[in-house]
Amino acid sequence: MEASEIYKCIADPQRLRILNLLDGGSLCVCHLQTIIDIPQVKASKQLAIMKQIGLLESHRQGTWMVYSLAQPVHGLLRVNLDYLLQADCSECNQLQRDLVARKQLIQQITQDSPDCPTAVCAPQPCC
Amino acid sequence: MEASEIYKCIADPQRLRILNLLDGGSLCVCHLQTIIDIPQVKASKQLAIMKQIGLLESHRQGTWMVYSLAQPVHGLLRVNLDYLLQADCSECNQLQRDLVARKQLIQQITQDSPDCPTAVCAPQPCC
DNA sequence: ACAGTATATACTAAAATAGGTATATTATAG
DNA sequence: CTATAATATACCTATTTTAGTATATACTGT
Repeated sequence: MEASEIYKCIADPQRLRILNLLDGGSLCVCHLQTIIDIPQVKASKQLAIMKQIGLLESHRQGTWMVYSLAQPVHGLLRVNLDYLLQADCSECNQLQRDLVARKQLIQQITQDSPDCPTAVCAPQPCC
Repeated sequence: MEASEIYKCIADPQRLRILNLLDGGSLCVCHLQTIIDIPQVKASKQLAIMKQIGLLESHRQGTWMVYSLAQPVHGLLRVNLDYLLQADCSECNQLQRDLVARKQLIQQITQDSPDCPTAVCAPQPCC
């Protein structure tokens, strides 16, 4: 995986937000759509781009596709996610807000649908 | 300066090489051309892009334009240059080779033209 | 087999980026 | 004032990236 490929990914604010969200644990496409507020087709395409270069992995869970960061997380991505989360800039603040939104969404899912598949929000079991 | 602007800069291998070279000290356009082996117009354009968003500064020294990293170096850039220099990937190795080439070029200039302006290769005085 | 949900892909139009040639600008040397 | 060197800009073309609509696929429940 070339450094420039990774940079091209995180140079797009939406892709960066996705990577940051998945760094908090796996999510399915619909969760990402909800939190980032993008149309389904766009989420799906961005995910495909990052999966293609090997940053993401996915597995099917019923009708859902659960995406996660490919392990181990590439050092260059690790360094940047860590930096941005502790930095103070408009894009950085967005990443922090996204993690809060992620937490809330997971809580909500846990309450509303106690029957939803276990692996969806691993490693933080949500339902 | 937005994070995504910085990422767009370093997502281009040539721009990344320029930033890395300038991190070693100021250089004029012709030096960058020589080391990276790109046409003048391209070097000039890449530099203009990075100057525009505030990553670079420049000052004139006779007919030469001397470029340097804007100080203080943006934390996000700092983190990435540091990471790439100690990492092992094809692009990272190129950055290391560039620094060697830079050193050699500066030595050569020092020998060949002892009358060339002092500030050109600051902070490592070359001539 | 059928309907519904979640996701992916194909296709197309629009926008942004890159690359090259020619020309302009700025400064120096004579 | 002229010629030359270094650099910047304008302009055009080619390529890549983005965005949207429509359609296809995969799975589930009935």
